[in-house]
Amino acid sequence: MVKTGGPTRAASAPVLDSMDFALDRGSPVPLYYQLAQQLESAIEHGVLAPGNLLGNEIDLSTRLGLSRPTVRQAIQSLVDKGLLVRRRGVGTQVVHSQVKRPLELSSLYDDLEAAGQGPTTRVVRNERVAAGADVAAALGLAEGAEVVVLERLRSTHGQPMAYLCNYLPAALLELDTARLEATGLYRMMRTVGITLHSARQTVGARCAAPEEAARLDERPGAALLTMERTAYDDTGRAVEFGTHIYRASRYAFDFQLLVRP
Amino acid sequence: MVKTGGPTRAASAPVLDSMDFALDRGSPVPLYYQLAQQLESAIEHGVLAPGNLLGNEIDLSTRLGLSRPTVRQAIQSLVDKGLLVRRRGVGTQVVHSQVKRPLELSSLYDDLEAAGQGPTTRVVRNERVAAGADVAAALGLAEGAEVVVLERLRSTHGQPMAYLCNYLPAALLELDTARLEATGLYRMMRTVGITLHSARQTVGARCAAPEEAARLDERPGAALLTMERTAYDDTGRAVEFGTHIYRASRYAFDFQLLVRP
DNA sequence: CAGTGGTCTAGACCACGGG
DNA sequence: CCGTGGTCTAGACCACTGT
Repeated sequence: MVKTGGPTRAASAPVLDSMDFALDRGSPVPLYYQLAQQLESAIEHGVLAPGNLLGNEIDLSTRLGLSRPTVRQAIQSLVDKGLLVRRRGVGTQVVHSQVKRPLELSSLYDDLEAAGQGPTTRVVRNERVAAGADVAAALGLAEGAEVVVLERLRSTHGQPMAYLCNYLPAALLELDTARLEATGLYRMMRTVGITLHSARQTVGARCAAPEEAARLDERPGAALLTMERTAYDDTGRAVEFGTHIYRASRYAFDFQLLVRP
Repeated sequence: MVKTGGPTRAASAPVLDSMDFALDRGSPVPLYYQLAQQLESAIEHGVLAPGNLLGNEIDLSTRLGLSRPTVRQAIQSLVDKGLLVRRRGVGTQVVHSQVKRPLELSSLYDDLEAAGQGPTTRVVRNERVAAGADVAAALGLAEGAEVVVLERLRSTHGQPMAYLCNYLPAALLELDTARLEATGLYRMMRTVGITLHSARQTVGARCAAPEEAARLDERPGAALLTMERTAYDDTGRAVEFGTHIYRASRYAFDFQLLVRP
Protein backbone atom coordinates (compact mmCIF):
# COMPACT_ATOMS: atom_id res chain seq x y z
CA MET A 1 0.00 0.00 0.00
CA VAL A 2 2.79 2.35 -0.84
CA LYS A 3 0.53 5.13 -1.85
CA THR A 4 3.26 7.74 -1.90
CA GLY A 5 4.42 6.35 -5.21
CA GLY A 6 7.85 7.38 -6.34
CA PRO A 7 8.47 10.82 -4.98
CA THR A 8 8.83 12.94 -8.04
CA ARG A 9 12.48 13.84 -8.20
CA ALA A 10 12.16 17.56 -7.99
CA ALA A 11 15.08 19.93 -7.83
CA SER A 12 15.45 19.26 -4.16
CA ALA A 13 14.75 15.56 -3.87
CA PRO A 14 15.22 14.49 -0.27
CA VAL A 15 18.59 12.82 -0.07
CA LEU A 16 17.42 11.23 3.11
CA ASP A 17 15.28 8.76 1.18
CA SER A 18 18.31 6.69 0.31
CA MET A 19 19.91 6.86 3.72
CA ASP A 20 19.68 4.14 6.26
CA PHE A 21 19.90 4.55 9.97
CA ALA A 22 20.92 2.03 12.54
CA LEU A 23 18.61 2.37 15.49
CA ASP A 24 19.23 0.08 18.40
CA ARG A 25 16.19 -0.29 20.62
CA GLY A 26 18.19 -2.32 23.09
CA SER A 27 20.61 0.50 23.70
CA PRO A 28 20.22 2.73 26.72
CA VAL A 29 20.80 5.65 24.37
CA PRO A 30 17.42 7.23 23.57
CA LEU A 31 16.14 6.65 20.07
CA TYR A 32 15.73 10.36 19.35
CA TYR A 33 19.30 10.87 20.40
CA GLN A 34 20.61 8.05 18.22
CA LEU A 35 18.79 9.56 15.28
CA ALA A 36 20.02 13.06 16.05
CA GLN A 37 23.61 11.87 16.24
CA GLN A 38 23.39 10.06 12.93
CA LEU A 39 21.80 13.02 11.25
CA GLU A 40 24.45 15.31 12.65
CA SER A 41 27.15 12.99 11.47
CA ALA A 42 25.57 12.86 8.01
CA ILE A 43 25.57 16.64 7.89
CA GLU A 44 29.12 16.87 9.11
CA HIS A 45 30.37 14.39 6.54
CA GLY A 46 28.56 16.10 3.73
CA VAL A 47 26.09 13.28 3.06
CA LEU A 48 23.45 15.85 3.77
CA ALA A 49 24.62 18.97 2.02
CA PRO A 50 23.56 22.50 2.96
CA GLY A 51 20.15 23.27 1.51
CA ASN A 52 19.10 19.64 1.27
CA LEU A 53 15.58 18.92 2.38
CA LEU A 54 15.06 16.28 5.00
CA GLY A 55 11.71 15.07 3.71
CA ASN A 56 8.57 15.33 5.76
CA GLU A 57 8.40 14.02 9.26
CA ILE A 58 5.56 11.59 8.65
CA ASP A 59 7.34 9.63 5.95
CA LEU A 60 10.53 9.72 7.92
CA SER A 61 8.91 8.32 11.01
CA THR A 62 7.15 5.47 9.21
CA ARG A 63 10.31 4.62 7.33
CA LEU A 64 12.32 4.51 10.53
CA GLY A 65 9.66 2.71 12.49
CA LEU A 66 9.43 5.55 14.97
CA SER A 67 6.58 7.75 16.03
CA ARG A 68 6.44 11.26 14.73
CA PRO A 69 7.08 12.96 18.10
CA THR A 70 10.28 10.96 18.48
CA VAL A 71 11.49 12.02 15.07
CA ARG A 72 10.52 15.58 15.85
CA GLN A 73 12.50 15.47 19.05
CA ALA A 74 15.58 14.42 17.15
CA ILE A 75 15.12 17.11 14.54
CA GLN A 76 14.36 19.75 17.13
CA SER A 77 17.61 19.09 18.94
CA LEU A 78 19.51 19.80 15.74
CA VAL A 79 17.45 22.90 15.09
CA ASP A 80 18.46 24.08 18.54
CA LYS A 81 22.07 23.48 17.62
CA GLY A 82 21.62 25.62 14.54
CA LEU A 83 22.26 22.81 12.08
CA LEU A 84 18.75 22.62 10.66
CA VAL A 85 16.06 25.12 9.78
CA ARG A 86 12.36 24.35 9.68
CA ARG A 87 9.81 26.26 7.66
CA ARG A 88 6.12 25.66 7.54
CA GLY A 89 4.86 24.61 4.20
CA VAL A 90 8.41 24.11 2.97
CA GLY A 91 10.19 21.53 5.00
CA THR A 92 13.29 20.99 7.06
CA GLN A 93 16.62 21.74 5.46
CA VAL A 94 20.26 21.71 6.35
CA VAL A 95 21.43 25.18 7.21
CA HIS A 96 23.56 26.72 4.51
CA SER A 97 27.02 25.93 5.87
CA GLN A 98 28.88 28.30 8.14
CA VAL A 99 27.68 26.75 11.38
CA LYS A 100 29.51 23.43 11.30
CA ARG A 101 31.56 23.43 14.46
CA PRO A 102 29.60 25.40 17.03
CA LEU A 103 32.83 26.10 18.92
CA GLU A 104 30.63 25.85 21.94
CA LEU A 105 30.03 29.13 23.59
CA SER A 106 32.98 31.36 24.47
CA SER A 107 35.79 30.96 26.84
CA LEU A 108 34.21 28.83 29.47
CA TYR A 109 35.04 25.90 27.30
CA ASP A 110 38.49 26.71 26.21
CA ASP A 111 39.29 26.98 29.88
CA LEU A 112 37.49 23.75 30.43
CA GLU A 113 38.97 21.81 27.56
CA ALA A 114 42.31 23.40 27.07
CA ALA A 115 43.25 22.74 30.65
CA GLY A 116 45.69 19.90 30.74
CA GLN A 117 45.92 19.61 26.99
CA GLY A 118 47.90 21.89 24.76
CA PRO A 119 48.57 24.79 27.07
CA THR A 120 50.77 24.70 30.11
CA THR A 121 49.44 25.91 33.41
CA ARG A 122 51.62 26.90 36.30
CA VAL A 123 49.99 27.40 39.67
CA VAL A 124 51.48 30.52 41.17
CA ARG A 125 49.39 30.65 44.28
CA ASN A 126 47.02 28.25 46.00
CA GLU A 127 46.01 29.09 49.53
CA ARG A 128 43.15 29.71 51.88
CA VAL A 129 42.37 33.28 52.79
CA ALA A 130 39.51 35.31 54.22
CA ALA A 131 37.20 36.65 51.54
CA GLY A 132 37.30 40.36 50.88
CA ALA A 133 34.14 42.31 50.31
CA ASP A 134 34.05 41.97 46.53
CA VAL A 135 34.83 38.25 46.51
CA ALA A 136 32.32 37.55 49.27
CA ALA A 137 29.65 39.42 47.35
CA ALA A 138 30.38 37.58 44.14
CA LEU A 139 30.30 34.18 45.80
CA GLY A 140 27.35 34.95 48.05
CA LEU A 141 29.37 34.37 51.22
CA ALA A 142 29.83 36.40 54.35
CA GLU A 143 32.75 38.79 54.31
CA GLY A 144 35.72 37.10 55.91
CA ALA A 145 34.53 33.59 55.05
CA GLU A 146 37.28 31.19 54.12
CA VAL A 147 37.96 30.93 50.39
CA VAL A 148 40.65 29.42 48.27
CA VAL A 149 42.53 31.86 46.11
CA LEU A 150 44.14 30.44 43.05
CA GLU A 151 46.50 32.20 40.68
CA ARG A 152 47.66 30.50 37.53
CA LEU A 153 49.81 31.48 34.61
CA ARG A 154 48.76 29.84 31.39
CA SER A 155 51.21 29.59 28.53
CA THR A 156 51.39 28.20 25.05
CA HIS A 157 54.54 27.56 23.09
CA GLY A 158 56.62 28.73 25.99
CA GLN A 159 54.99 32.17 25.96
CA PRO A 160 52.69 33.39 28.71
CA MET A 161 49.20 34.01 27.43
CA ALA A 162 46.95 34.64 30.39
CA TYR A 163 46.98 35.20 34.09
CA LEU A 164 44.04 33.63 35.85
CA CYS A 165 42.95 34.53 39.35
CA ASN A 166 40.14 32.50 40.88
CA TYR A 167 38.30 32.35 44.17
CA LEU A 168 36.34 29.35 45.38
CA PRO A 169 34.47 28.59 48.59
CA ALA A 170 36.97 26.68 50.70
CA ALA A 171 34.46 24.01 51.62
CA LEU A 172 33.84 23.13 48.01
CA LEU A 173 36.72 20.86 47.16
CA GLU A 174 40.35 20.06 47.76
CA LEU A 175 42.64 21.78 45.28
CA ASP A 176 45.76 19.76 44.79
CA THR A 177 48.30 21.89 42.98
CA ALA A 178 49.82 19.06 40.99
CA ARG A 179 46.45 17.85 39.79
CA LEU A 180 45.41 21.40 38.96
CA GLU A 181 48.33 21.80 36.59
CA ALA A 182 47.49 18.54 34.88
CA THR A 183 43.74 18.42 34.89
CA GLY A 184 42.23 21.89 34.98
CA LEU A 185 39.82 23.47 37.39
CA TYR A 186 36.48 22.65 35.80
CA ARG A 187 37.35 19.03 35.27
CA MET A 188 38.29 18.73 38.92
CA MET A 189 34.94 20.22 39.89
CA ARG A 190 33.07 17.78 37.73
CA THR A 191 34.78 14.77 39.23
CA VAL A 192 33.68 15.93 42.67
CA GLY A 193 30.09 16.00 41.48
CA ILE A 194 29.70 19.69 40.86
CA THR A 195 27.71 20.27 37.68
CA LEU A 196 28.01 23.70 36.22
CA HIS A 197 24.79 25.37 35.24
CA SER A 198 25.42 28.96 34.26
CA ALA A 199 27.99 31.70 34.35
CA ARG A 200 27.99 35.43 34.16
CA GLN A 201 30.83 37.06 32.30
CA THR A 202 32.11 40.53 31.70
CA VAL A 203 34.69 41.07 29.01
CA GLY A 204 36.59 44.32 28.85
CA ALA A 205 39.99 45.75 28.14
CA ARG A 206 42.58 47.91 29.81
CA CYS A 207 46.21 48.86 29.53
CA ALA A 208 48.72 46.73 31.39
CA ALA A 209 50.01 48.06 34.69
CA PRO A 210 53.76 47.53 35.16
CA GLU A 211 53.22 44.58 37.49
CA GLU A 212 50.79 42.89 35.12
CA ALA A 213 53.04 43.52 32.18
CA ALA A 214 55.92 41.86 33.96
CA ARG A 215 53.92 38.77 34.74
CA LEU A 216 52.82 38.37 31.14
CA ASP A 217 56.05 39.37 29.49
CA GLU A 218 54.43 42.40 27.91
CA ARG A 219 55.46 46.02 27.90
CA PRO A 220 53.66 48.33 30.33
CA GLY A 221 50.70 50.00 28.65
CA ALA A 222 50.07 47.09 26.30
CA ALA A 223 46.43 46.24 25.67
CA LEU A 224 45.02 43.49 27.85
CA LEU A 225 41.74 41.65 27.46
CA THR A 226 40.02 41.19 30.79
CA MET A 227 37.36 38.77 31.84
CA GLU A 228 35.44 38.52 35.07
CA ARG A 229 33.31 35.50 35.65
CA THR A 230 31.07 34.03 38.29
CA ALA A 231 29.99 30.45 37.74
CA TYR A 232 27.05 28.72 39.39
CA ASP A 233 26.15 25.08 39.80
CA ASP A 234 22.69 23.68 39.25
CA THR A 235 21.60 24.39 42.79
CA GLY A 236 22.38 28.04 42.32
CA ARG A 237 25.46 28.18 44.51
CA ALA A 238 28.26 30.34 43.21
CA VAL A 239 31.15 27.92 42.85
CA GLU A 240 33.79 30.16 41.32
CA PHE A 241 34.65 33.78 40.88
CA GLY A 242 37.51 34.65 38.60
CA THR A 243 39.38 37.62 37.23
CA HIS A 244 41.39 36.78 34.16
CA ILE A 245 43.67 38.87 32.02
CA TYR A 246 44.81 37.89 28.56
CA ARG A 247 47.48 39.32 26.35
CA ALA A 248 45.49 40.93 23.56
CA SER A 249 48.40 40.41 21.20
CA ARG A 250 48.05 36.66 21.59
CA TYR A 251 44.47 35.96 22.45
CA ALA A 252 40.91 36.85 21.50
CA PHE A 253 37.56 35.39 22.38
CA ASP A 254 36.01 33.68 19.44
CA PHE A 255 32.49 32.38 19.61
CA GLN A 256 29.31 31.83 17.76
CA LEU A 257 25.82 32.67 18.84
CA LEU A 258 22.41 31.63 17.67
CA VAL A 259 19.51 34.01 17.45
CA ARG A 260 16.45 32.61 19.14
CA PRO A 261 13.12 33.51 17.63
CA MET B 1 7.09 42.28 52.39
CA VAL B 2 4.84 39.55 53.72
CA LYS B 3 6.80 36.72 55.19
CA THR B 4 5.47 33.18 55.31
CA GLY B 5 6.31 32.23 58.83
CA GLY B 6 9.48 30.15 58.55
CA PRO B 7 12.42 31.24 56.46
CA THR B 8 12.55 27.91 54.70
CA ARG B 9 9.46 26.50 53.15
CA ALA B 10 8.91 22.77 53.30
CA ALA B 11 10.08 21.28 50.04
CA SER B 12 7.14 18.89 50.04
CA ALA B 13 4.58 21.66 49.76
CA PRO B 14 4.57 22.76 46.12
CA VAL B 15 3.56 26.39 46.02
CA LEU B 16 2.13 25.76 42.62
CA ASP B 17 -0.83 23.91 44.13
CA SER B 18 -2.43 27.16 45.12
CA MET B 19 -1.72 28.98 41.90
CA ASP B 20 -4.21 29.38 39.15
CA PHE B 21 -3.46 29.83 35.52
CA ALA B 22 -5.56 31.43 32.87
CA LEU B 23 -5.32 29.34 29.75
CA ASP B 24 -7.23 30.57 26.73
CA ARG B 25 -7.87 27.81 24.24
CA GLY B 26 -9.34 30.28 21.81
CA SER B 27 -6.13 32.25 21.65
CA PRO B 28 -3.73 31.73 18.77
CA VAL B 29 -0.96 31.62 21.37
CA PRO B 30 -0.03 27.98 21.97
CA LEU B 31 -1.11 26.54 25.30
CA TYR B 32 2.39 25.46 26.25
CA TYR B 33 3.57 28.97 25.58
CA GLN B 34 0.84 30.56 27.65
CA LEU B 35 1.75 28.28 30.52
CA ALA B 36 5.46 28.97 30.12
CA GLN B 37 4.89 32.71 30.18
CA GLN B 38 2.78 32.55 33.30
CA LEU B 39 5.30 30.33 35.04
CA GLU B 40 8.11 32.67 34.07
CA SER B 41 6.15 35.63 35.31
CA ALA B 42 5.48 33.82 38.60
CA ILE B 43 9.17 33.17 38.98
CA GLU B 44 10.08 36.71 38.13
CA HIS B 45 7.62 38.15 40.61
CA GLY B 46 8.78 35.84 43.36
CA VAL B 47 5.54 33.87 43.59
CA LEU B 48 7.71 30.89 42.83
CA ALA B 49 10.82 31.39 44.92
CA PRO B 50 14.18 29.82 44.13
CA GLY B 51 14.29 26.24 45.32
CA ASN B 52 10.53 25.79 45.20
CA LEU B 53 9.35 22.55 43.72
CA LEU B 54 6.89 22.71 40.89
CA GLY B 55 5.01 19.53 41.77
CA ASN B 56 4.91 16.56 39.49
CA GLU B 57 3.92 16.87 35.88
CA ILE B 58 1.01 14.46 36.03
CA ASP B 59 -0.85 16.33 38.73
CA LEU B 60 -0.08 19.61 37.07
CA SER B 61 -1.44 18.47 33.75
CA THR B 62 -4.68 17.08 35.16
CA ARG B 63 -5.18 20.16 37.26
CA LEU B 64 -4.68 22.42 34.26
CA GLY B 65 -6.70 20.27 31.94
CA LEU B 66 -3.72 19.75 29.67
CA SER B 67 -1.91 16.66 28.54
CA ARG B 68 1.40 15.81 30.07
CA PRO B 69 3.46 16.43 26.92
CA THR B 70 2.04 19.93 26.68
CA VAL B 71 2.97 20.70 30.26
CA ARG B 72 6.39 19.19 29.65
CA GLN B 73 6.89 21.40 26.63
CA ALA B 74 6.17 24.48 28.73
CA ILE B 75 8.51 23.36 31.48
CA GLN B 76 11.22 22.37 29.03
CA SER B 77 11.25 25.82 27.48
CA LEU B 78 11.98 27.31 30.88
CA VAL B 79 14.64 24.71 31.56
CA ASP B 80 16.25 25.78 28.29
CA LYS B 81 16.18 29.36 29.51
CA GLY B 82 17.93 28.30 32.67
CA LEU B 83 15.05 29.21 34.98
CA LEU B 84 14.19 25.69 36.05
CA VAL B 85 16.14 22.55 36.85
CA ARG B 86 14.78 19.04 36.54
CA ARG B 87 16.06 16.03 38.43
CA ARG B 88 14.85 12.52 38.12
CA GLY B 89 13.31 11.17 41.25
CA VAL B 90 13.35 14.62 42.79
CA GLY B 91 11.25 17.03 40.80
CA THR B 92 11.40 20.33 39.01
CA GLN B 93 12.53 23.33 40.96
CA VAL B 94 13.17 26.98 40.40
CA VAL B 95 16.84 27.63 39.93
CA HIS B 96 18.46 29.26 42.91
CA SER B 97 18.38 32.89 41.87
CA GLN B 98 21.15 34.56 39.93
CA VAL B 99 19.72 33.88 36.51
CA LYS B 100 16.75 36.22 36.53
CA ARG B 101 17.39 38.50 33.59
CA PRO B 102 19.11 36.40 30.96
CA LEU B 103 20.49 39.58 29.36
CA GLU B 104 20.18 37.62 26.15
CA LEU B 105 23.49 36.64 24.71
CA SER B 106 26.15 39.30 24.30
CA SER B 107 26.39 42.30 22.19
CA LEU B 108 24.28 41.28 19.26
CA TYR B 109 21.31 42.34 21.28
CA ASP B 110 22.49 45.50 22.82
CA ASP B 111 23.28 46.59 19.31
CA LEU B 112 19.90 45.35 18.26
CA GLU B 113 17.87 46.84 21.05
CA ALA B 114 19.84 49.87 22.00
CA ALA B 115 19.62 51.18 18.48
CA GLY B 116 17.07 53.92 18.43
CA GLN B 117 16.58 53.94 22.17
CA GLY B 118 18.91 55.47 24.69
CA PRO B 119 22.08 55.86 22.69
CA THR B 120 22.58 58.26 19.86
CA THR B 121 23.87 57.05 16.55
CA ARG B 122 25.43 59.28 13.96
CA VAL B 123 25.99 57.87 10.49
CA VAL B 124 29.42 59.02 9.39
CA ARG B 125 29.53 57.17 6.11
CA ASN B 126 27.01 55.33 4.00
CA GLU B 127 28.00 54.50 0.46
CA ARG B 128 28.45 51.76 -2.08
CA VAL B 129 31.94 50.54 -2.75
CA ALA B 130 33.67 47.55 -4.30
CA ALA B 131 34.42 44.85 -1.74
CA GLY B 132 38.04 44.35 -0.78
CA ALA B 133 39.48 40.88 -0.36
CA ASP B 134 38.75 40.54 3.35
CA VAL B 135 35.21 41.87 3.15
CA ALA B 136 34.42 39.73 0.13
CA ALA B 137 35.70 36.65 1.93
CA ALA B 138 33.70 37.38 5.05
CA LEU B 139 30.50 37.95 3.12
CA GLY B 140 31.04 35.12 0.68
CA LEU B 141 31.04 37.44 -2.32
CA ALA B 142 33.39 37.85 -5.24
CA GLU B 143 36.14 40.35 -4.74
CA GLY B 144 35.04 43.67 -6.16
CA ALA B 145 31.34 42.96 -5.70
CA GLU B 146 29.29 45.95 -4.71
CA VAL B 147 28.78 46.34 -0.98
CA VAL B 148 27.47 49.05 1.26
CA VAL B 149 29.94 50.37 3.77
CA LEU B 150 28.49 51.92 6.85
CA GLU B 151 30.33 53.79 9.54
CA ARG B 152 28.54 54.93 12.64
CA LEU B 153 29.51 56.67 15.82
CA ARG B 154 27.48 55.61 18.80
CA SER B 155 27.32 57.85 21.84
CA THR B 156 25.65 57.95 25.21
CA HIS B 157 25.27 61.01 27.38
CA GLY B 158 26.98 63.08 24.77
CA GLN B 159 30.14 61.00 24.94
CA PRO B 160 31.27 58.77 22.09
CA MET B 161 31.29 55.14 23.09
CA ALA B 162 31.86 53.05 20.00
CA TYR B 163 32.75 53.30 16.38
CA LEU B 164 30.95 50.77 14.22
CA CYS B 165 32.00 49.86 10.73
CA ASN B 166 29.76 47.50 8.79
CA TYR B 167 29.66 45.98 5.33
CA LEU B 168 26.53 44.59 3.70
CA PRO B 169 25.83 43.11 0.29
CA ALA B 170 24.49 46.05 -1.72
CA ALA B 171 21.59 44.04 -3.08
CA LEU B 172 20.30 43.26 0.36
CA LEU B 173 18.40 46.36 1.30
CA GLU B 174 18.18 50.11 0.99
CA LEU B 175 19.95 51.91 3.80
CA ASP B 176 18.36 55.25 4.42
CA THR B 177 20.65 57.29 6.63
CA ALA B 178 17.89 59.04 8.52
CA ARG B 179 16.12 55.81 9.29
CA LEU B 180 19.39 54.18 10.31
CA GLU B 181 19.98 56.78 12.98
CA ALA B 182 16.47 56.33 14.33
CA THR B 183 15.82 52.64 13.95
CA GLY B 184 19.03 50.65 13.99
CA LEU B 185 20.49 48.24 11.51
CA TYR B 186 19.07 44.94 12.69
CA ARG B 187 15.57 46.28 13.01
CA MET B 188 15.76 47.55 9.45
CA MET B 189 16.84 44.13 8.28
CA ARG B 190 13.96 42.46 10.06
CA THR B 191 11.38 44.73 8.48
CA VAL B 192 12.68 43.74 5.07
CA GLY B 193 12.12 40.10 5.93
CA ILE B 194 15.66 39.12 6.82
CA THR B 195 15.65 36.82 9.83
CA LEU B 196 18.95 36.50 11.58
CA HIS B 197 20.02 33.00 12.40
CA SER B 198 23.57 32.99 13.71
CA ALA B 199 26.65 35.11 14.07
CA ARG B 200 30.31 34.53 14.56
CA GLN B 201 32.15 36.95 16.80
CA THR B 202 35.70 37.65 17.78
CA VAL B 203 36.35 39.91 20.73
CA GLY B 204 39.80 41.28 21.32
CA ALA B 205 41.63 44.37 22.46
CA ARG B 206 44.27 46.74 21.22
CA CYS B 207 45.70 50.15 21.91
CA ALA B 208 44.13 53.08 20.12
CA ALA B 209 45.92 54.41 17.07
CA PRO B 210 45.97 58.22 16.89
CA GLU B 211 43.21 58.30 14.30
CA GLU B 212 40.98 55.97 16.30
CA ALA B 213 41.64 57.87 19.47
CA ALA B 214 40.57 61.10 17.84
CA ARG B 215 37.31 59.64 16.64
CA LEU B 216 36.43 58.35 20.08
CA ASP B 217 37.74 61.26 22.08
CA GLU B 218 40.35 59.08 23.76
CA ARG B 219 44.07 59.56 24.15
CA PRO B 220 46.30 57.63 21.75
CA GLY B 221 47.37 54.33 23.28
CA ALA B 222 44.20 53.96 25.32
CA ALA B 223 42.78 50.46 25.54
CA LEU B 224 40.07 49.64 23.03
CA LEU B 225 37.77 46.67 22.98
CA THR B 226 37.38 45.29 19.47
CA MET B 227 34.71 43.11 17.98
CA GLU B 228 34.51 41.52 14.60
CA ARG B 229 31.27 39.89 13.58
CA THR B 230 29.75 38.12 10.63
CA ALA B 231 26.02 37.54 10.79
CA TYR B 232 24.04 35.03 8.74
CA ASP B 233 20.36 34.74 7.96
CA ASP B 234 18.44 31.50 8.07
CA THR B 235 19.31 30.59 4.51
CA GLY B 236 22.98 30.76 5.33
CA ARG B 237 23.76 33.96 3.48
CA ALA B 238 26.17 36.28 5.19
CA VAL B 239 24.17 39.46 5.63
CA GLU B 240 26.59 41.61 7.56
CA PHE B 241 30.24 41.90 8.38
CA GLY B 242 31.29 44.40 10.98
CA THR B 243 34.35 45.71 12.73
CA HIS B 244 33.54 47.55 15.91
CA ILE B 245 35.72 49.32 18.41
CA TYR B 246 34.59 50.32 21.88
CA ARG B 247 36.19 52.57 24.43
CA ALA B 248 37.25 50.14 27.13
CA SER B 249 36.92 52.90 29.68
CA ARG B 250 33.22 53.18 28.98
CA TYR B 251 32.11 49.77 27.75
CA ALA B 252 32.39 46.08 28.43
CA PHE B 253 30.56 43.05 27.12
CA ASP B 254 28.40 41.55 29.76
CA PHE B 255 26.64 38.29 29.16
CA GLN B 256 25.47 35.10 30.66
CA LEU B 257 25.90 31.62 29.33
CA LEU B 258 24.26 28.35 30.11
CA VAL B 259 26.13 25.10 30.25
CA ARG B 260 24.38 22.45 28.22
CA PRO B 261 24.60 18.93 29.58
C1' DC C 1 9.80 0.86 48.10
C1' DA C 2 7.12 4.87 45.99
C1' DG C 3 7.54 8.92 43.32
C1' DT C 4 9.77 11.51 39.93
C1' DG C 5 11.16 12.82 35.29
C1' DG C 6 12.68 10.48 30.64
C1' DT C 7 11.10 8.28 26.76
C1' DC C 8 7.82 6.57 23.40
C1' DT C 9 3.46 5.62 20.82
C1' DA C 10 -0.48 6.42 17.40
C1' DG C 11 -3.34 8.92 16.38
C1' DA C 12 -5.72 14.12 15.64
C1' DC C 13 -6.59 18.95 14.01
C1' DC C 14 -4.76 23.52 12.84
C1' DA C 15 -1.90 27.34 10.57
C1' DC C 16 0.96 28.63 7.26
C1' DG C 17 3.42 28.73 2.62
C1' DG C 18 3.59 27.74 -2.02
C1' DG C 19 1.73 26.62 -6.61
C1' DC D 1 -5.46 23.62 -3.43
C1' DC D 2 -2.09 20.49 -1.04
C1' DG D 3 1.84 19.56 1.78
C1' DT D 4 4.46 21.14 5.43
C1' DG D 5 5.56 21.84 10.23
C1' DG D 6 3.08 23.33 14.82
C1' DT D 7 0.32 21.85 18.35
C1' DC D 8 -2.21 18.63 21.24
C1' DT D 9 -4.09 14.31 23.35
C1' DA D 10 -4.26 10.04 26.48
C1' DG D 11 -2.35 6.75 27.42
C1' DA D 12 2.29 3.45 28.34
C1' DC D 13 6.72 1.66 30.26
C1' DC D 14 11.38 2.59 31.96
C1' DA D 15 15.32 4.67 34.84
C1' DC D 16 16.64 7.09 38.41
C1' DT D 17 16.39 9.16 43.29
C1' DG D 18 15.41 9.10 47.81
C1' DT D 19 13.64 6.64 52.05
